[in-house]
Amino acid sequence: MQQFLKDLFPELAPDQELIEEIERRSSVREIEKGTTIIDYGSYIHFVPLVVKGLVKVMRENSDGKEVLLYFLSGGSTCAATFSCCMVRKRSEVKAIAEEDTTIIMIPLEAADEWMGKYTKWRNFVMSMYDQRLFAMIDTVDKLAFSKLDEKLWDYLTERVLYTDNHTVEVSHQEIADDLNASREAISRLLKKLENQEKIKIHRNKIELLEQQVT
Amino acid sequence: MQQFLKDLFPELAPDQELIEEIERRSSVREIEKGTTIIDYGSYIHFVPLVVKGLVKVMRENSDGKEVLLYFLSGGSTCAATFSCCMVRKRSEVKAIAEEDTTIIMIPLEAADEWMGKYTKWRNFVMSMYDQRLFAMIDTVDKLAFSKLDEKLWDYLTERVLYTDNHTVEVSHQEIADDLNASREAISRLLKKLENQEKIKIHRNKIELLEQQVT
DNA sequence: CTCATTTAGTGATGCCTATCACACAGATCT
DNA sequence: AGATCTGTGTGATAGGCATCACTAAATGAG
Repeated sequence: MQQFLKDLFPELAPDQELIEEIERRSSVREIEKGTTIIDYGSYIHFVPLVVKGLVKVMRENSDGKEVLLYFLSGGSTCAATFSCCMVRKRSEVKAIAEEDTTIIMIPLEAADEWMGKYTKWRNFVMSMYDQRLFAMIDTVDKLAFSKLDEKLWDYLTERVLYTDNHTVEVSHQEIADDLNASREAISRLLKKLENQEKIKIHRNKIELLEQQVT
Repeated sequence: MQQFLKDLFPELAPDQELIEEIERRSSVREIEKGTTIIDYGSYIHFVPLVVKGLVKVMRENSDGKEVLLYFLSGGSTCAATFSCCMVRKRSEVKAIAEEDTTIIMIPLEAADEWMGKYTKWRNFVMSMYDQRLFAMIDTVDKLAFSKLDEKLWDYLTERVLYTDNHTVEVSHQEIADDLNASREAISRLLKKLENQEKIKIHRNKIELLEQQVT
């Protein structure tokens, strides 16, 4: 586990004492694709660091519709969750494993205590907030300016990064939900991408063609 | 100034030593409406706490278009700026005073030093990040689901909170820019709101009618 | 007071996408 | 093999908003 940590969270690595403390006090959890890791309204007793896989973080708005906020992949953690922990409030977001995922679970008390004790930890947490903030800015940017076809292509290329065979396993409906669009529109645009030979459509599965993955 | 601080930042108030330290090491700056407080690419040597007024924070995307991120009013600070300070990077955002504004400027070194020294300060900074993150989530939500008329109404009601005479001083073009819409569309929708007797349109000025400000 | 500049109002046109309404095909079950 | 789902393909329709092309007020500068 020390190697995990050092590879994925290089900011923490220099502080051997911290690394050992993390190892001593946290546990590793393997999560199967599709599992809900955190749900709305639940209390959270641990800070999750994503080691491997892909986690989708989203939020339900007042009308009950869900907005995709961002994806978390290896080497990152969810700032929104972190803040929930810190102020002991219920989660405002939902996190789902979109691929088989491994996380390190750090008990709340430890995460809290380390804030005062380890500068490296504090900076790590700050930089995670920072990264999420900028991920959100990107999301805003896309929503504000991109048309659906562009959003779709971005979505596919981002997701394919976290699979091994250039293939994203989703239905058109799921994509539509993530992009706040209608299934029909997604289907039609996918067909267009297929005609452009950028992707191959299979049932429940989109394959990005080689030359495009550069 | 101690009173300012205690009123606007109640989280900090209990720590008298911190309050005194802030007073000793920071300065107050009065900013005229329209002034650019922070610009893209500039280095920032102080953390600004907004005491009074309204500050618009935005970002330029790769195509040179600007996205409105959020407004800051009394009692808040800009997380994006804060993180710029902390890692000594150039600003990725631009901040403009939309009303006459007063800020407390805290030197970078002090803000940094206090992170280790004062729990209250640390929690304050964390909660500011948290608040900005959720402001961004709201922005995303509106972009994803609201139609232009709703966005416009939200925009007006939010902005009118920070003026005294139920009047927002903006041109249709400015609103259009902030909402990523066309001026014509904004003009037409404003006219509709005027017909519904929710607002009164003046040149460079929108007046929200009494009964609506509840 | 006039002319130039900003700011606003209005119609016409067209694109994008939501929505409705089905047809169809692969998967799964019985 | 037939019946039932679930995921897709397709056309028709309609609404929202961008864009273009002007006109018309309001303001400011000389």
